[in-house]
Amino acid sequence: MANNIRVRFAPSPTGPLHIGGVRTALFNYLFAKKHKGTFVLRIEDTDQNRYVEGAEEYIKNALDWCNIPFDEGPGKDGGFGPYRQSERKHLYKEYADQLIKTGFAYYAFDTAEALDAHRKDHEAKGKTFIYNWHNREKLNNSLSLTPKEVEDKLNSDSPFVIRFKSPKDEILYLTDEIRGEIKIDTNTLDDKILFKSDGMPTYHLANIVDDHLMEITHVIRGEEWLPSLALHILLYRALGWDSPTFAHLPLILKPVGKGKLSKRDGDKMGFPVFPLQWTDPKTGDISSGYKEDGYLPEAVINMLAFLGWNPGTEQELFSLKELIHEFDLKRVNKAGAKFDPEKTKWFQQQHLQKTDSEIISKQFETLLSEKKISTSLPIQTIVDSVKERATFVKDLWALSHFYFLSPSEYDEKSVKKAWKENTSSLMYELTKILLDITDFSADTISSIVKGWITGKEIGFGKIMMPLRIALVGSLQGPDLFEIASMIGKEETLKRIENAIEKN
RNA sequence: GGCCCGUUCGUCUAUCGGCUAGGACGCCAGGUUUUCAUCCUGGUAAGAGGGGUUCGAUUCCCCUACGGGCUACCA
Repeated sequence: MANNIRVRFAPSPTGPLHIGGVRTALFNYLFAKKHKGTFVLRIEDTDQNRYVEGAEEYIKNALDWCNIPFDEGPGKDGGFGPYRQSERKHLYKEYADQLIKTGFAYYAFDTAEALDAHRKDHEAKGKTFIYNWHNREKLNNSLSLTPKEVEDKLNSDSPFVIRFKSPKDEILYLTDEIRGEIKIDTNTLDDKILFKSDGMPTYHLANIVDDHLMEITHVIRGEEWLPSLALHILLYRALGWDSPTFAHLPLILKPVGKGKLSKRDGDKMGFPVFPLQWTDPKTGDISSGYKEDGYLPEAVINMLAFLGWNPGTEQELFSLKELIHEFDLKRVNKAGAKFDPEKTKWFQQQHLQKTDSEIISKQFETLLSEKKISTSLPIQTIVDSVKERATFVKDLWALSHFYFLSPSEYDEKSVKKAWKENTSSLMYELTKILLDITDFSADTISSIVKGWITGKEIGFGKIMMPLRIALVGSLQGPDLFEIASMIGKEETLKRIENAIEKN
């Protein structure tokens, strides 16, 4: 592929970026990096009514957290700025005017109410109202009015919009990188509004103008834009520009039921749909984020990459670097994919296991200090002993608390199962054995205690299980002798005595 | 309603006409761990339906059904 590949992610700052948006950003990023190209972030804020405070910041932070930063964008000019459409406002009118001049667009003065009435009227007759050559001559626009009338309207304060004049009787053959050829009859196309009465362009115009001016070579976006493709191609043609290559990504669907994944699904089923936590500036509602829930960005990225794409091999665990290397638009699926929170957890678990335990230890230390636990024990050794059982760093506490704290209570079921009539006296005997051990290493304790049990000719469970209860509080955890050695002789004996007392 | 896109195990998916339809998640069973989890091994389970084309269709074409998206002076 040629060099100078330029792609863009163009979200609207109307709220937090949801994982579908992150996936679109990711695929753009992967494609750009694969081809040594440029990943542009453009903020599409042409609708001032929907602007949400903090949304743009959120988008940038989310991309940063995911490790898919943009090369060009707001605050990072690469010579194609500004990157907020609100700051590019002055650019668009010129092109709208050009389209009017060349006859590809026209002024329209219809009120929303009038159009609504027409739609209702058509519907009542079982017909579909389309604002194109079928109807435009009968409507209130510069094609039906006399030049004088148009002039007067434009000079007065009455609001107007600019509409694209979609062609009659033409079959368009569009190409999508993922879907192949798409055939569209222009007679089904609407004369879309390009320029709004508030002086701002609509998405359609701004998008084409900016993609052209920013020299975007590949437009990779969600499938919800597929119906607009014909209009966009027509706009490029009318403006006399080459159009970029298009690729429409399949949608991410609800885990159960029908439709697109939404914030509500996450709330209902208890999983985040946003990369970062988000507090709604108006309502104060908090939506959970993958980061705050303890997910690693590597895991989230890996999971998202596999929603609609696969490498064609049986490898499923990928680093970002590997994803860049393997990514190919040709291997993106056509069909929408249901989101699976369970598999997301699996990705997280796998990536946590791959993470260096030094890094995990650091995070765990932070968690310990939050819990006001101070200890002289070697954290990394402890992390290594329980890491393989964890999915999240926060799981580490539940898996290792007994290293730091003596059991405050004993799991009832475990006690019932393992603490029998003569257990207390056996435990008492054990303390005497342990007391005599000078080298309190796991190996030594193990061989001495095992030897003692063998000599007594009783089952190992008779000793090991209650000992575990004494040291841990329940019947779980890593090797018992390792635990005993780690907490030391004094603490071990204390815990056994405690257990004898309480059971 | 109209237009567009799609359809392989419950879910994510592999298969570029030859298939005993492969992998992963989940679930189930067994093993390891004298505990629990991890881990290992095995099992469960799929080509929406109907027509073509072909020696042969999951794979190509058509129809139907179903799913999804769009249908705003929102993106």
